[in-house]
This record gives sequence, structure tokens and C-alpha cells, in this order.
Amino acid sequence: MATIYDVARRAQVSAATVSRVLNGRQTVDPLLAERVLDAVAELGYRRNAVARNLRKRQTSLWTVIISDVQNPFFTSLVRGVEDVASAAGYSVALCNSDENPEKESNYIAVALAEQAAGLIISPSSRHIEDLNLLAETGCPVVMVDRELKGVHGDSVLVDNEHGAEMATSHLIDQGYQQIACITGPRRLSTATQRLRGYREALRAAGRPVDEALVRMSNFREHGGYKAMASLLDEGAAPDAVFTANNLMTVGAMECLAERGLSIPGDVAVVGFDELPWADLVRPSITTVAQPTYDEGRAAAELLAKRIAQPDRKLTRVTLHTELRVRASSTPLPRQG
Amino acid sequence: MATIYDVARRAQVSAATVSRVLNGRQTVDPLLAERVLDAVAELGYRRNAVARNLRKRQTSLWTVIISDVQNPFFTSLVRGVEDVASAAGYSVALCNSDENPEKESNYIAVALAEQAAGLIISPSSRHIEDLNLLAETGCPVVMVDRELKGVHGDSVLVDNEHGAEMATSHLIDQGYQQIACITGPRRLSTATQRLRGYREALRAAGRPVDEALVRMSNFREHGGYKAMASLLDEGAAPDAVFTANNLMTVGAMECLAERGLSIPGDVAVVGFDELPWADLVRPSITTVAQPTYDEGRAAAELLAKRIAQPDRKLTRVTLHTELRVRASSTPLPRQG
DNA sequence: TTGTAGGCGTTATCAC
DNA sequence: GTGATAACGCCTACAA
Repeated sequence: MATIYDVARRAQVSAATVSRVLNGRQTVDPLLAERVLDAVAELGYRRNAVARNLRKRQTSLWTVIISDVQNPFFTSLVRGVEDVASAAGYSVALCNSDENPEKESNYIAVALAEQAAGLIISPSSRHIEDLNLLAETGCPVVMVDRELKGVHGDSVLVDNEHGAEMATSHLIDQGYQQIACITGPRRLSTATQRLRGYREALRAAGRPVDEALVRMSNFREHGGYKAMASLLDEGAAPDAVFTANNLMTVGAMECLAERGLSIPGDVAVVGFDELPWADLVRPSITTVAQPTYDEGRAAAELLAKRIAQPDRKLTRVTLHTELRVRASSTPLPRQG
Repeated sequence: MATIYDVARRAQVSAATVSRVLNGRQTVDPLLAERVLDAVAELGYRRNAVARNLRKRQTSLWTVIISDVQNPFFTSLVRGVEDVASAAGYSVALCNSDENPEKESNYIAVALAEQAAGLIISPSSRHIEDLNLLAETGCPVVMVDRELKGVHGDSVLVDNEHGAEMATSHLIDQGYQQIACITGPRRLSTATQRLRGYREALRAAGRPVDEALVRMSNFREHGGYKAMASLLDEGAAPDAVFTANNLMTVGAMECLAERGLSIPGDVAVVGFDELPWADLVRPSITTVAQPTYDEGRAAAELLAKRIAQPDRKLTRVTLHTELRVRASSTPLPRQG
């Protein structure tokens, strides 16, 4: 590979001049600039980003750590991040923690070692210290989807509690009596907030909260399946269920189908998060929809702003969810 | 941030010794090693990967460029890559070209500038020269899913033609007469190979290939929708359709549903690629399934091998597809 | 405006 | 086995 010195020699200027031409900040004699550009083209010179990063002590790479690449919620979010990032001149490296604390920790370490310019993360565990270390060394951290108290960073969330309340109230309004809830692991703010919304809705309607109707699972498809099975097997006899994320909704529905239970005839279903191709699934599923793409955009915008002004006040953006009523929770109008 | 010199000073050794301890290749007096490790812990020292990469002239980062993060086919593939990569001590940075040649080109340039240790790509355009440049500078390239002739690199493919043939023959066997085909853009090998398999199956059955029944679209959901609409509107009157990827299958089905056409009663459907949650979709869809996860693994294994032995013979791995017959192509057993 | 020179943090090559 | 010392390729005071 040609270096800046090779270019300099060929253009008969100093390496400094080459650097200046390439970075375009300072004024350079047009004649020299042209010679440099010619030499660059002739040699096929490409700047070594590693050397540049070492010298400048910073990269133009953002690290994005999401907790599940296979969940369409996150991939849509990533699209939002990418669009903003590339408009702002950054590249995005996506990492998949797979809800695995060890992998997450690993990727945080890589971001630190590689001097990432910024990190956007949907935390799947409580690596508060690691994240703060990152922030201290000048790599701003933005949390998305999930909150992690004690981390010095901006965050983008949705009104989880409100969304869960809407979902549950809707089931109450539809006349269901034994409404179950399948939520995620206690360590994740989304899981606990959605559970809180469920409880709040019951309380507001004067209903008791029956703990036998609540399951904490793992936000994965199989987790939803197992939780649903456990609800049915242990005699809680739900006539409706609120599932706190999209993959668990799928799992729960598979469990119901396997047992020959009809939706919503035997058990009604409302899920948090949209499912892609919702229109191909029968029955179509009532969901609490999040603005996933916009969450990604918002996170990226916060990151870009913080890089520009490191001492900016910490901000927390909350976006809104929306209840989309479909067939899985509306028993009356029987389809022909 | 502490540097290696800070550690050296604290441990009262030279920087070289610290480096040796950290890299563990050479033998170091256990006493000194312990002092070094203590100093590392006390200072919270973390090695600067950028400096290390500059000096070693190589990274431990793999770049993976896929053409659509939102397509579950690719996310599953990425999981395969990740598992092998992390076992081999590499980190994976995922980039989404979004079937956009410009974005792709950009990410290739980044991989080059950042001195990636290797690149796995599902090419969405014909940047043959860029990829060869990469390969020449010591960053091996592995192509996956799609073939790009003239690129110096290994590749992992599936038997696209055979899969398409199975799909089409199956429709013929089921008695369909007017079998349409919706495939992807001509520049992608997957699109042309699957089209070829479709034609081959018709020919083998002694059927004419009616070009009015063929559409080349873009491998996206909306593309499948439009192609299906065009088939219906322009009077080709298909009674079955073979769609050459998963997203277009969804689009085509949506189009059929919108027009009140039943599947498979009015039009049968067989799609290439599995759909996630295929069991929730009604009717369930007959597909040509690919071993997506294994494709990722295979690509990663080829990359690891090539890094170990740069002069290894170029190899091309072909994995097998499998026809999974479901309800969308089997008219007879009417479901109650 | 241009060139010289030093350093970003590591690792590799020498002597010792 | 250990310690100086010189790169790796680039950017940026500073001097000219």
C-alpha cells in the first residue's frame, strides 16, 4: 500500500501538504493540490484509517450493540441509526449481544479498545461500570429501548408502562376476565415497566392482580411458548394474555395453536411490538406498536449532538406507543 | 487512559516486557509478570487496539456486509458467522448495504481503510475491482449467497437452480398449468439461477416457457407485490407462482389477499427461503429452505482458513436446499 | 502557503 | 530473559 510519503514524493511536495490537500481544511496552492490529487489517483493511494485514528485519538465509527439481530424490532431500529449516522459522516458497526452478558461485555471492550467515536446500546445486562468507563474515555454512550440507571449517557425509550396499560385496558374492555401477562426478565426495564402497566390497568379497573397469571420469561420465542404452557398447565385458566414482546407473542400463539385453542375464542392475545407481515398471520394480532425506526434515528441524533457538545445536558427522549386493534382480541365479529 | 509506559513504570520494568506479558507469546520471569499484571489491574489499563493494529498492520475485526438487515435470511446467516468468528478470536462488524451499490461501495472502502482482517459479503452489485483491491492488500474476501465472477475470493452458495427446479416441479406435479415466476434483478446470480431452475423444470416436463408469466423484480416485499399485480393485471392468468425469495413471497401473498384470491384455491404459492413464523401464517407456505445459519458458518470457516493460509486454493462451497411442502401449494386436502 | 519534526501507543529487532 | 530503540502512517504545531 502506498503511504502519504509515496504520494508526496511523486507530487514533489511534502507529506504535510498531501495531508492538507486530503483533509481540505487548510488552503493549498491549487497547482500543488492538483499534483497531489494526480499522484493519489496514479498510485491508487488510500488513507490508512488506523494510523489516522491513532494520531487523532478518535474514529469515525459508531458501535451499535443490539440484543438480538434476529428480532425485527432491532433491525428496524438499526436502519434508523444508519440513516442518521451516514448523513453525519459516520460508519456503523453493528454487534449482536444476543442477550448474552458475556458477549455484550466483549463488544463493549472492543468498542473501547478500538476507540469508537460513540456507542448506541440496548443493554441486555447491567454493565454499568463498563459503560461509564467508556463514557469517561470520551466515547459517549446512548441507551436505547432499555434503561440502565447510573449510566452517564443519553437514552431513548418509549412509554412502556402506558403501552402495557392500553393493551390490558383494551382486554378488560373487551370483557375478558382472567387476563394473564407474560413479561421478560426482571433485569430489563422494558420487562418491569410493561408488567407495571399491566398491573396498573387491572387496579384502575378494580380488578385483583392475580400473581398466578403472571410469568417472567426471557423475551425469546421459546420463552413465550413455555410461559404460555405453564399458564395453561398450572390451572390459571386465562381467557386472555398480554405478551410483553413480539417474539414471546409468537411463542405463545404457537403454544395455543398446538393445544387446539382458538384465538381469540378460547384465549385472546395482545402483544407488545409489531410483528412483520402481521397481515399474513391469522388471526391478525392486536399489538402495541413502537416507532422503531424513529427510536433508532433519535438515538443517533442524540449521539451526534453529544459528540459535537460533550458537556450537553443529559437527555432522555420518550417516544409514544400506539395500540393497533386487530382480530386476536376482538371476539365478536366472527369472520366468515 | 493509561499507556503501556505507565504500566511499565509502575511495575518497574520496560515497556517491552509489559508487551510481552500481555501478549503471552514469549517467556517472561513469573515474578515480573505478576508485577505487570498487578500494575495493569491497579491502573485499569486497557490496550489501545488502534496503536496495536497500526504496528501489526492488521486487525482482529471482520467486516460483514449484507444486503438487507431486515431480511431474516441474512440475520440468521450473520449468527452463523458470529459464532465461528468469536470462537476464532475475531470480532464482527456488520454493515447493511441495503441493496444499495453506493452504500456497499462505501463500506468496502471503510473495510479497506480500517484494515479489516477479512470481509464476508453478499454482493448487491458488481464492485469487482474494489473487492479485488481489498484482496490484494491482504484482506481476504468471502462471498456468500451470491456469486460474483472475477473476484479473487472463496464463496458459499446453495444449489439455487436445483431448488427452483424442485419448487417448480412440485407445482407441476400438483397439476398447476399456468405457473408464473417472480425473480430478482438480473445482476444477482441468485435471481438468474433460480429463474433458470424454473425454466428447466418446465422444459423437463415438456411445458412451454411463457415469458408473459415471468417477472424480474427486486427481492423486496413491494417488488413481489408489484410483480404479482402485474401478472394478474396483464392477463397472464397464473394459477400458481414461484417467488424467488422470502420477502417477495410476502408481497405476492399480500397482493393476492387484497384481491380476494384464495391460496392455493385460486393461485398456489411456493417461495424460495423460509419465512420466520411460517407456522403462524395462513395458509402455511411451501418453501425451498436454505441452511442459512450453516451458510454463515461455512463462510466464516473459509475466511478463517484463508487468513491462516493465504495461498490456499480458492474454494467454493455449495450447500443444499430442501423443499418443504405446506398448505400453499397443496389444493386437495381442504382444511376444516 | 509550505516544510520540518515530533509524537499518537504499540510491537519487533536488536543488543545485552 | 530483559531493555533500549526504531518503526507503523498519519496529523499538526511550529518555524520558515
